[in-house]
Amino acid sequence: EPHIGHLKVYSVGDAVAHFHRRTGRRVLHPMGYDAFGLPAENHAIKTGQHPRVATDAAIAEFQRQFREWGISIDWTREFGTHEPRYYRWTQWIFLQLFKHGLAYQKEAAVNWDPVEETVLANEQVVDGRGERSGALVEVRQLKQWFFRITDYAERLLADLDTIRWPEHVKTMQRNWIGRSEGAEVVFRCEDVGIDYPVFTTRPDTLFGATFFVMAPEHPDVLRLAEGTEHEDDVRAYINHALTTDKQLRGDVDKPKTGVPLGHTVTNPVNGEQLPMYVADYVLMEYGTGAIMAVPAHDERDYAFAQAYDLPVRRVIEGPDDELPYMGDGPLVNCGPRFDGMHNREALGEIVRWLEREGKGHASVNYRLRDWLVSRQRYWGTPIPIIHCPACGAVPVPESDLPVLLPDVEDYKPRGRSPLATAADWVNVTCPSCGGPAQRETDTMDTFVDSSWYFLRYCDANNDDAPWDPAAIGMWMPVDQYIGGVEHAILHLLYARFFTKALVDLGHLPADIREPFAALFTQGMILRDGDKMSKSKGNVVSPSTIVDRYGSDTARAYILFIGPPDQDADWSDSGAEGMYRFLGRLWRTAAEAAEELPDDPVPDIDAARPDDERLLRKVHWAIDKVTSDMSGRFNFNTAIAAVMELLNEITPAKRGDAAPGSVRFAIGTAASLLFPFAPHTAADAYHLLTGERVWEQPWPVADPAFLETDSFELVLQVNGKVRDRVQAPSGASRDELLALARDTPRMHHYLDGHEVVKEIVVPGKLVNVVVR
RNA sequence: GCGGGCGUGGUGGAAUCGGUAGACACGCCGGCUUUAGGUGCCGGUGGCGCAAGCCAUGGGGGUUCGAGUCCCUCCGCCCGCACCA
Repeated sequence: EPHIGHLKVYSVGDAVAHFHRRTGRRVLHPMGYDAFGLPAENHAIKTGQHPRVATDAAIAEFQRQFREWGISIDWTREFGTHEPRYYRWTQWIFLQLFKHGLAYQKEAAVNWDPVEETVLANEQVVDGRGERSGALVEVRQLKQWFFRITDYAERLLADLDTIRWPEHVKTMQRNWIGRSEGAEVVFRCEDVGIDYPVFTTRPDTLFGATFFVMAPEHPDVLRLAEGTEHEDDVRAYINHALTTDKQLRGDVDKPKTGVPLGHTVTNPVNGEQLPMYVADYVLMEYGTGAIMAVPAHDERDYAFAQAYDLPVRRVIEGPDDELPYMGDGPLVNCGPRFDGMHNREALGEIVRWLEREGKGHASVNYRLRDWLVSRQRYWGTPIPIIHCPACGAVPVPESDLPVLLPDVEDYKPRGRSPLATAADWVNVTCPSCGGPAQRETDTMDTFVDSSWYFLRYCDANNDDAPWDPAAIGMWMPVDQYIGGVEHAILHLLYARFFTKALVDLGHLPADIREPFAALFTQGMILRDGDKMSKSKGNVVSPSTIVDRYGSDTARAYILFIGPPDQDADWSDSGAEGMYRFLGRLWRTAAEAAEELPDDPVPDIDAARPDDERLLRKVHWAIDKVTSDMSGRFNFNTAIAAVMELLNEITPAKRGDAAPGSVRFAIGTAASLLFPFAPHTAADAYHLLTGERVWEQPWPVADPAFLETDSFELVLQVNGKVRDRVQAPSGASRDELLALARDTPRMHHYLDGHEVVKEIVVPGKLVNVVVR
């Protein structure tokens, strides 16, 4: 069911869409449903009902409420990602990536729930425990499908500079990609004759390395220990490390543990033999899964050295004797060649020396890992691959797409995908050799579905291709993307990767680099300063609000409550204030339509004072709302401007203004309010003019009414406001000074004092500095 | 620990380029309409002070004729990442 966050995001989006339409742009404002995934699947496991039933019911409810809210969607382009006409092309994209080596299979550590006997998706692991069983999740090695997003790490990082996104989202993506510059350095184990490269950001500390550590998952660890006195210890340590839940193992404050491997490696810079260890503070996923340990200049290595009584050798001088020391300084204990050299300078020198000696090279490492896309789950897009004993992984021919999701009896995963039970579906002939073969039974991560839907919107009903490149060329990139910050990393990174990969493969126009030229992340609606949640019992649903106040009040209030990128507290009395305002606007329009003759609007030269004052306010409001909507999302101040305008239209304020002026003012107020409260505004406008406001161009402010022939001059003495006086707009500096010095109040403050300085800000103020 | 953001009346917020702090709204107070309540309409509302005036944008300091806005420093809150070598 839609929640209040949906109401907010579509209130923002619809305001933007309406505004741009009426300024003459063609606007594509689509709607779709990211329908595969866990909610419908869990419902199916519980009830035995096909997930399609729950999904369709949810979609129907969304559609009902979207129509009730009156958001201006192009419904001809609507789709759900679970429909074969859509996922056919998700599969097609998978095949393109597969063909070019961007989709591949490899053994990987995945989350295993020992109670449910099933693999879990990452999002089902909460605080290291299985979502439903509550059991500590283990790590298992299984063959999985990946997308090679790491190939795009550099471009995903660099192109962030080309898009208009909130800085904090860009920062989160930069941190997630995690680029580190350093060097790969080779440490050789002479006992077994194998070179072990390590990645380090600190090659300047190479001379301080006193031991060498490998991750428990490192494939060579057991082999190295075999036949040594440490074999049993190592085996036990690995078992323990692999069965400890990830959360616990990753705790920074956990004491360092590890066991020796019974071998040494050679430090390439000085030939020293460094003892080898296995320790769980080294991660297999980052770098090479092995590190050189420099306890004098790294906190973790230092803690490990302390725990196991290993030598600590300082190689960078610091202000005191304290270790570990992470700062900069001149090298010591590094031999005559480097001693005394500043460590930042030595860093490059040592890398160049390693390169000459063939013992290492400059290197860049990323935190980003390849995207694991296979899920042992039912409710997702089937992976279009056939496994043949003779030919290996064979792509399903494009002409056979879509690979339809088969019906099964039991939706619960039992260590393998529920699809594996659909024998008729699984067993096929190999498209390559014609021999017996089996379908891939994993489905795709739902983030795959949502990584290209914006492309499909451009050509949603194309049955022959995922899209016509001409349609993509016309609409892409998305001019304005709107969503929650919770998508800052996963979805927004995956979509960028897809777009770049599809351009590279020639399926998208070459000049497209990014999917979303501008991004807006809206803040949450809170209740009493808290997130709304069922457990707190403080949820306000859109349907409750809309039933009570109507959709215009709900939409306009959510936009009026504050800047839309900030979190905001829902207030019933605040919403009532918006309800009163909309009612006042409508009644004012209805009364004017009935009582005031439809006279022409007076010209600026012919306008009487009351007309002029009212018309100036109208054009001020047009100017204010237009600038608040142009490139900015200042809906709150835009709506406030319309409120100010309506306050000027009250009988007491408008005085003797002509009927034509009053009608024009009310009609303009309705026209300006239309993007935020479309039903009320359109009806008010129609009552008054007989026209459809959405067919009217956006109002344009008349400069003649924006310029004023006088202004309020602020008079300051020593920076404090002491008086105000009307001054002619074009007045010179001297004229303004003369005005400033001659008011009774200014005389009071100036007489008898020595004037030190006079500052004049034309059109604004005069500040007289006295002693 | 690293990175990002925020702090203004009783409340949500406004102040777009260093130039009138508090627009607009909620709430509250008073009045009119009403048998009454609600609705509607009108007026008031940062604090202190009889007033002149003074004080006020998390605290302290600085730059400037002038600081909510720029700089330094401290405090508090929120978000993201975190044994990433």
